[in-house]
Amino acid sequence: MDSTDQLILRELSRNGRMTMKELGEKVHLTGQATAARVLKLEEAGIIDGYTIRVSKEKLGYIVHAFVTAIMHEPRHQKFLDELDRRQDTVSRYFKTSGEGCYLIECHFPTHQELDDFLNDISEFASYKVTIAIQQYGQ
Amino acid sequence: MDSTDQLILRELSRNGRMTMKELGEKVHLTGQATAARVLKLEEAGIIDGYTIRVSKEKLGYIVHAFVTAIMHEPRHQKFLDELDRRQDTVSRYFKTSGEGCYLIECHFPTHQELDDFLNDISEFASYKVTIAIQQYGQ
DNA sequence: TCAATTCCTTTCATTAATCAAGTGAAAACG
DNA sequence: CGTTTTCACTTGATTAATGAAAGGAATTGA
Repeated sequence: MDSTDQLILRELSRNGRMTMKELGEKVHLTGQATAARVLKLEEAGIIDGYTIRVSKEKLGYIVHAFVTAIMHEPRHQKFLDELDRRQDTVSRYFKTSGEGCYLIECHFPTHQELDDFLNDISEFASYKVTIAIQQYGQ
Repeated sequence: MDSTDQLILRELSRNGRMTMKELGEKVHLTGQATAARVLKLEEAGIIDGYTIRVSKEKLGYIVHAFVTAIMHEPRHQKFLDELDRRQDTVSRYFKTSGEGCYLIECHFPTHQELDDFLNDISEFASYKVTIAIQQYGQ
């Protein structure tokens, strides 16, 4: 991990579909040398994969919420199954220490759907909801 | 946005560097037809860009924290500047309604660095810290 | 019924990725 | 100190993907 590798990570973060030739020009290497470095970063697990940023807003999911769940019971599996079943709304979730047991990042088309979600999980957990009004970074 | 477009989004989320030919095979179209659909999704802003997943852990940032900031004063600019200055640790932050004013997702090499960060922001805000122990999804 | 439009395929030229050598500099070792 | 190994890179040849153009089928609307 030298400064060239850091630059590669920064450029690929900005455009992960850049050609190796183009990326090579940015870091002053040939496409072949650049591809070799990228392969190493992949093999080291530093580059964990390539994705797209999907605009949830453009897809009509305009409610962006973070739900902190505080579990009622020690058995969490049915709760986690519910989260996995809702892949359309639940984009990521974390087991946490601190306030709650889980922090769930989710997107909904309307507040009604958020309400439905909260009703569903209230079987397993109490919750606190934080609504994201504006996102910065990334 | 038909089912083919949805499949395209799913496949590109899994591998954003897939060739159009390969993606076309997944969605039963030629590479050219697939590329045309992808271009439309880009122009509609649904595909907001291409990125890499960078493993913060592999880079030595093993502490993953969500910091809820409750501002002392109405002027937030100096606080936001501080967050922007810390691009190495602050990956995203949100203006929120709910518990706090801002929710900050950040990564640190050690708890010491987290402590330094908290000391820095305590000038502007009180805070609550939630540590992510395990991530699911994405 | 007849354009106009959309969405796709096919074909071909262009461009990029990949593979195989080959070079040079630094590191490892007798 | 000299030799060899290793590493990161470049160059050149081959293979694959992309982009542009042309054309065909299905859909829409006057």
